[in-house]
Amino acid sequence: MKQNRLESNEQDNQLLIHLNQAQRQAVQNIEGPTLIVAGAGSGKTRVITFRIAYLLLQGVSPFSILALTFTNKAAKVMKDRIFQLTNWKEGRYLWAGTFHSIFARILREEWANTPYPQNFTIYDTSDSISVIRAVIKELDISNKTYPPRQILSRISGLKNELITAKDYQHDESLKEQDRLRLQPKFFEIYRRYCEKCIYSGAMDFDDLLLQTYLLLNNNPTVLQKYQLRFRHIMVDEYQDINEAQYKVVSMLADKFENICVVGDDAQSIYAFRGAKIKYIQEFRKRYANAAIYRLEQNYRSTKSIIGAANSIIKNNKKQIEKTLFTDNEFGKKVNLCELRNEIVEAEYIRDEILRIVNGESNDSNEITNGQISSYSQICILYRTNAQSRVFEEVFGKSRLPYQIFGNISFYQRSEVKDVLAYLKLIVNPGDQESFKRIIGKPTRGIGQSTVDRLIVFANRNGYSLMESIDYLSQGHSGISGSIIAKLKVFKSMIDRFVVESEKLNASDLSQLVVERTRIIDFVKQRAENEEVAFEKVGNIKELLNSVGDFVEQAGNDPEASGESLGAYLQNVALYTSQDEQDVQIPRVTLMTVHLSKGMEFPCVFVVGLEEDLFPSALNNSPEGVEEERRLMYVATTRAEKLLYLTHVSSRFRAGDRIQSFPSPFLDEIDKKFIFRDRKTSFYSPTLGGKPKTKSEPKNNFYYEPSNLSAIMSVKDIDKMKKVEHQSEDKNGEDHYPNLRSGSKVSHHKFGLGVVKSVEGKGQNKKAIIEFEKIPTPKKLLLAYAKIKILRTKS
DNA sequence: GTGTAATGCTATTGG
DNA sequence: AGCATTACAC
Repeated sequence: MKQNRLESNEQDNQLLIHLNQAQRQAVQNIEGPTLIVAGAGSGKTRVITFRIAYLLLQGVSPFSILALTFTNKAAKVMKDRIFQLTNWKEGRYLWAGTFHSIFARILREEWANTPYPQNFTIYDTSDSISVIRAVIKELDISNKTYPPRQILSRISGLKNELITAKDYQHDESLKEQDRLRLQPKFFEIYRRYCEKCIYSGAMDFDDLLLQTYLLLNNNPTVLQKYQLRFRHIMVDEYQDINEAQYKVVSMLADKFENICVVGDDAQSIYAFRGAKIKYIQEFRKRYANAAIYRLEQNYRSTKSIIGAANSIIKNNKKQIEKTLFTDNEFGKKVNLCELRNEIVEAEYIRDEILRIVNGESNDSNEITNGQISSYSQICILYRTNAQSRVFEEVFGKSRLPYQIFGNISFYQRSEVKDVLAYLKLIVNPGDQESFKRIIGKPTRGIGQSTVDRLIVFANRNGYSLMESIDYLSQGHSGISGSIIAKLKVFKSMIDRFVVESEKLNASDLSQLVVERTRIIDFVKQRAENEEVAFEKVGNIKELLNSVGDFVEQAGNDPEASGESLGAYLQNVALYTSQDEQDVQIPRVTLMTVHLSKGMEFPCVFVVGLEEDLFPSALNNSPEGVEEERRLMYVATTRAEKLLYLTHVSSRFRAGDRIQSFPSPFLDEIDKKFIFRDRKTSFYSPTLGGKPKTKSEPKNNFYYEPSNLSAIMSVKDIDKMKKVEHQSEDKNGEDHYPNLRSGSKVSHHKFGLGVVKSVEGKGQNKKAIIEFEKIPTPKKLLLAYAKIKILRTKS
């Protein structure tokens, strides 16, 4: 032990030698509440990482450390680094991750004390919207007075403020607000939304926070368990936490008060998610004895970049006193460029990137240096995701390697979601959204109206959709016997999977599901061409690989929450595009400013710096503008050596080409840090991007005959299959044999009518019927039409 | 009942 | 401009 201690001292020194004084003090202050106010690029991540390593070297058990980070990726990088620093394999046991994933883990472990099953489903935004739509339909109110997205964002805001539906019910002033807002039914929607989620055993993203709060608040023993376990708590990006997160962390830390939070008020950019800067002040109030450290020296950027960033942020009124400085060289001035439109903007940036990477000089601001030589050192930042499109097109044509963060994540692809929905339903048969998603994939003769009836039946009897199927009998639900049989076939397939899930691991089970459901054939058949089909099938196989990887990893990690499918699905629901990044090939990175938080790149382009775009026109309240300014501050401080700020004079937005004006933030930058490249306003690309003329041959391979035939053949096969299908099961059946011209009929939708004529045979037998309520006669396919014959002939 | 075509709607930022 | 829901044909 003594030996160990000596060794440890040596390691301590090794560790501390890499830190400046303020950093070192912050790292060594391991007891009691600690607030680290850390400016951009001041070595914040390093301090957190080293502090944990230091804790471990002081003999603190990794089991007793909780680190809450902004992304799971950041947590993983941190863990790897800690492992390097301490050489302690046990480092793997510390809990590090995002609020959402750590809380999901706690809820999974403590499910018995929650209203949810262990394998609760995590609903993403589109699932939540779908639930809200269902509620609105159920209440028979208009989705115009109650726009689902807006409703969801209000619900989300309430949950983040820890206001449950029950709390809401007793709050007359909130309800009064609803009436003034002309949304008197809002509470009812909120209540039913929560109810439906609970019936489905599903939590939305905000529930992960709210339910964790409720769990700990309602169960003192559970709270105590985690208080005793997490003797040391660290929170990164503290400026971006919301009420729910603040409360949970505070509760957990109440026992030992060994809580260290790190943040920078100037980088608070998530107000729309309920984040408030005030929690930094709350922390100081809650812990009057908190040690406070300021990290104000920036190690990341040149003086010109820091100067520009400081001159922007100083225009914000609400700020904690702090000055960011750097001892780095002055460096190149910040390049400010105006381009004609968004296409030229992308082309200009493409050319500039090529020049930088090839080390060619640019006579205007003498941008040459061998320091930036790889695409991976370059990043393009924009305010909205929609801006990435033009870059994709231009870079794609020029074969400039790039990767986009925050695009549709792999797990959001429809075919992947389909397979995931099967798995979710197996793990949690209560999950209505998953049921609705896959009941028709592949088609099994169960349509919308059947699902609607099933939902009504289930709601009336308090069953889940899956349970309802067992209790269905003809006559009660309005579902016909033949369809009930189909439902039962579906259910018994899922039931078999459930049984098999006890024997098989997640990976084998997933494979079985994909095989037995024939989902691949279905996806192929649905795809518009062979290429798409190939890609989609590839994605499904990739998904299977990912389950396989998870099972393998879980097997190696004794602390993992099991290798179960349920754990996998919860994991995947919280995946972000950052977790998917691929560093194998050097590529230019494109992302929103929000996603860039915490990252750094030698060369950064901040694009679309125009009025109403950046700052966003939708965030124009005084506080909103301050947040946009902080966003601008975050964007500029990502750059180490080179920073470009671009804006265009004309941009295509929301279907219109509009004239654009420079962002007001650009005027705020001290001119001594700026090089305005006047030439760029008449910039024409030097390569590749010639203006498209009609005479030029299109490089569009979709027009190639070989591809055309491929498309045709797929469709032909489709048609053939359909014909086959029809002929084998429906041929020979005679629909409404007694129906003839003159018959009186009634239709469930069109009402009373008289048959004018009957034509065709079997599947194609049609009747032309004149309905009383409808001006033009209807031609109905008798195989599908639901009519009652009132009298065969008058 | 299902698939497709046309229409209608909405439109930051993200876990 | 894109996407989702709806309307209609099969």
